[in-house]
This record gives sequence, C-alpha cells and structure tokens, in this order.
Amino acid sequence: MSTAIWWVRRDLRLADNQALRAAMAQSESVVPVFILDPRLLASPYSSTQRNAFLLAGLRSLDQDLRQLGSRLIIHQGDPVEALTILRSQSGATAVYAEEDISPYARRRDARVQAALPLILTNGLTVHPPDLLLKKDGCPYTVYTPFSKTWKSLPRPVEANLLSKPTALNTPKGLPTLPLSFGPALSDQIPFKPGEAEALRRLEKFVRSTDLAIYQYGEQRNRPDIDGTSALSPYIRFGMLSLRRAVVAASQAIEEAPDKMSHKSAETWLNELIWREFYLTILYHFPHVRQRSFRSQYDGINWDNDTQAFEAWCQGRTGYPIVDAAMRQLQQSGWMHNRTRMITASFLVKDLLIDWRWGERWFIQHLIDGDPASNNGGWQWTAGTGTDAAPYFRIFNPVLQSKKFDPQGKYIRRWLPELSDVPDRYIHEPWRMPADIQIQTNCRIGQDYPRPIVDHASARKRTLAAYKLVSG
DNA sequence: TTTTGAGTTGTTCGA
DNA sequence: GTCGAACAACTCAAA
Repeated sequence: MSTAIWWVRRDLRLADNQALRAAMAQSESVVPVFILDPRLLASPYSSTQRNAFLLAGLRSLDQDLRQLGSRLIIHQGDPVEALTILRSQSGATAVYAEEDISPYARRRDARVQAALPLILTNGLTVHPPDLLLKKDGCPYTVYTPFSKTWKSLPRPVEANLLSKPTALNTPKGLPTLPLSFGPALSDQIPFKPGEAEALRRLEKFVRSTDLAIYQYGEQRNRPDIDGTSALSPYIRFGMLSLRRAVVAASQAIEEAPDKMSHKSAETWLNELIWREFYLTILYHFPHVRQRSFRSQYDGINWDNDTQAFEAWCQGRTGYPIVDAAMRQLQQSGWMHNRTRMITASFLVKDLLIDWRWGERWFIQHLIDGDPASNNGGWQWTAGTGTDAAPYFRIFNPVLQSKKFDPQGKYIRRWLPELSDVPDRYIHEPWRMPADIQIQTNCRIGQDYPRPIVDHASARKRTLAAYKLVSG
C-alpha cells in the first residue's frame, strides 16, 4: 500500500487543499504532519500570540482530521531531519506541500527537495507568481496592470474547488507530540482559530442579510465600525484559501443588486488581489525584506529616536488615533487597516524612524502578520516600495482621526483615559482648557501624554530628508 | 525603439 | 467654508 506525507505549513484546511488532494490522488494512505521549526518559532519576527493562534489552529485541524479517521502528526526540529524520520517510520514514498514564497521558506524547501522527494503544489496564491508576468516576461511592479492581467485570467469557480475529503486513511501508531504545549491564545484575541470558523466568517461577510460586502466600499475605512471581513488571520494560515475567497467575491460581484454594491464587492476582490500582488513581489524581489524596493531610499537619514519609537510601540505618542491603534494591536493582536496606515505614516513621516523598525513591531504582534503583505504595506507608506505613495503624501493624524473616527468611538474604546473627554477635543486633547482637563480626569502630561512631536514641523523635516535622496 | 497615458488609500495653501 | 491647484516630476506598461 502506498503512503504519502502531507506536510502542512500555512494551509491549515481540508477543503480546497491542492497539496492534500495531490497526496490523496497518488497514495492510498496519507500522513498529515506539521513540523514545529525552532528557527521560525524563535525568530525575531515571530509573535507569541501568532504562535498561539497557529497551535490552536493545529489542534482544530487535528480535531477535523480525527473525524475522518486520521490525525495530525507533530514533529519538532529541523524539517529535513523530521521528514526523514517520518518517512522511514511511515514508509512514505513522497512528501506533498503547498508552495510558500518567503525567502526562508524557499531556502528550506530547496534543502528538503535535495534530500527527499518533495512535491510542491500551488494554492497559496490563485495564480502562480512565476506565471503572472508582463508580456516581456518580467514581473509586474505596478498594481493596476497586475490586477488587470489577473482579472483577465480564468477565475476559479466553485465547482472546481475540492470538497472536503470524507475519509482519510492514515497509518496507525506513529509517534507524535501532544498539542497541549505552547503559549495559550489570549481571551482578548477576537479570532477563534480553525477552518470552520473561517468559512462561517466568509459566509457571514458575503451572504448575511446586512450585506456587509456590499457596504465594504464605504465602511472599510472606519475603524469605529466592523466593516471589514476580518478574515486576514485565516487567510494567513490557510484556514481559508484565497481561491475560495475569490470565488465568494466573484459571486457577490455578479449578484450585486445595484451599482454601489457591485463596486463595493469589486473593492473587496481588489484587496484579495493586493495580497496576491505583494506575495508576487516578495517572490520576485526577496531583497525587499532587507532594503527598500527603490534603492535611493536606503540613503534616508532617519532620526531613529529610541524613546520616540518606544512611545509609538506602547501607544503614548499623545495623538489619540495613533495610540488607540497601537493599543488595539498589543491587546488584540490585530489592527484596522486604516489605522495601520495612520500609525505607519506617523512612525515614518512624523517620527522619521526607519520603516523596518515598524515592520518588525507589526510582525511581532499581528495575528495575521505575513511577511509579504506587511512589507508591502510598510514600503507603500514609507514611499520606498512598488507603486508607493508619493513621499510628500503625509497623513495628518488629526484630520484622519476626524474623518474616519468622527465621534471618537474607536479612540475611547482603546484609550479609557480619554473616555470622558468631550467630542470637541477627542482628536486633539492637548487643546483642552485646564478646567476641562480636570473635570474630565484627563490632565495632559499626567493622565495622557502631551504630543511627542508637532505634526507641522515634523512634516517639514521629513519632506527635507526625503528630498535629499529622491532625485 | 519611441511614445504615450496612467498611477490605492492625501494634505496644504491660497483664492 | 469650499474649491482647485500644487506638491515634483518619475516610472511603468503597452501600443
């Protein structure tokens, strides 16, 4: 009887899993394995809560596998060694895995491929990154033409998605580690791990009676409203395939009742394509993890004030929208997309701190932290990346706050010390007269920090620093 | 090869 | 208070 190993990495799902499908097609018996790679778990880019989410996700996958008569094998250690051991224990003839594109993953897979019969399948992206190219054969570096070509290619349809396997034959008696170890997921993390939860959320977003996907265009920018799909942690770990999300988006676009709804659903699809764009960029330009995509910006003379950086990390800059967002990140492991841009712009352009410092802090705290999207977002904000914001486009944290959190609901949720501050001063509490500061228990400089920089002068300093290297 | 049109997410200033 | 222009030219993709 032939046996194959299904090596789970960031595809913690049974439905629409091309690696699992390939393993099942080639073998009567399949061994699902996850390898806890100490190099990843202890990396300076790892996050305790993201690791906890992963481990909880593995427990959930193990439960799903038990229902099929199988189970998830856990190994700890170097992947080449672990797979070699597992191969001799199980008598497997091949290892199947979904291709990953990060520089570390590709080096690791090349090492495994040199030692073992490893077969990589597509599935992380809808269109493989080495196939979606310009007519001259080079990769796209601008989003709009990339997305046009992406949309011109055949779209996945529901019928083509593999339904969940109904049974999985796995050899018995393989040694495994218990999944009870490791950090626990904090109760403050508003994401329940697992494939079932991912699908429930997707259904709710695209089909619920409140038509969330059809209001996405307007509501997605409001951190005070639950207007986003909040699917990013699930897509990050493959509890939901990008392909399945695209199918849902395409159906919603087709069935849209009016023009605005149509546009909204199209906007959400574009967000999925942005994810694919940045995965493709990292695949073709791995140097972006170390340096600016546009090399002239490596010469920026950053201020890199460690005290200012610490204030930003801890949410003590004195700008409420920035501080609320940074506390949301630390407490809940997630941050709204609009405030990711606001806080990133503040770090880079108000504090003149190297975008890589912020990139690292985000990846150390985000449950959905993904090297490709995180790097793409930071380089976009810093103006150093592909298709980046022009460097003179500097967010004004007060205007952004007034525009996207008009009543200060988001601010008050994450900054209880500002809960009694009147609406009039909620976006810039340092303007409060002294008597109101006392009445509302919010003395600036004591209960809540004074702004650590003046936006107008910080803006001028940054424009000058960028101008020096651009041109 | 040269040319042409276009490019996620803004802000500030002055009329 | 509202509006358009300036920010600053540059790179990319495709004809």
